[in-house]
Amino acid sequence: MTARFEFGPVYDLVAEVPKGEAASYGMIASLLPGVTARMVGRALSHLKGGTQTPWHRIVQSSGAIAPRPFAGEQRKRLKSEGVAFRSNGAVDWSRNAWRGPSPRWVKKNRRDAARVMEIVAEWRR
DNA sequence: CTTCTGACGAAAT
DNA sequence: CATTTCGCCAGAA
Repeated sequence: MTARFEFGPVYDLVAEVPKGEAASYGMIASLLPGVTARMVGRALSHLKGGTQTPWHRIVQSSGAIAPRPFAGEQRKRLKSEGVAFRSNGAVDWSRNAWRGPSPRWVKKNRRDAARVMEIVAEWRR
């Protein structure tokens, strides 16, 4: 069977980003071995309308909303959740950066809690 | 097989 | 800051 990249794990992790916070494609990828930011974007691009996955909470590493047809809808949703933006239109990371996955996710995926904390700490550098 | 294309990102300019 | 350049890599053509 072709070793195709699985979207499921990406969706599960994106679902961990709570309302009012935002994460970058790279942040999501950093927690999934073998997955790159580009792959995260690819996975989200395959989502169908009406999905429950909070795709709108994922933006570029700069905080900018990736330019695409529904960028306006994404900004609208983030604003309605209370996410603050900088004058240049990018998400203000100092105020709304994702704090990291829940203990539930760590356990369910059998990940080392300390390692996960290290990765999350890297985001703030 | 080769080429092109991204819901990317870091570094250079 | 904003833009460009280059590396990246799974799919599609």
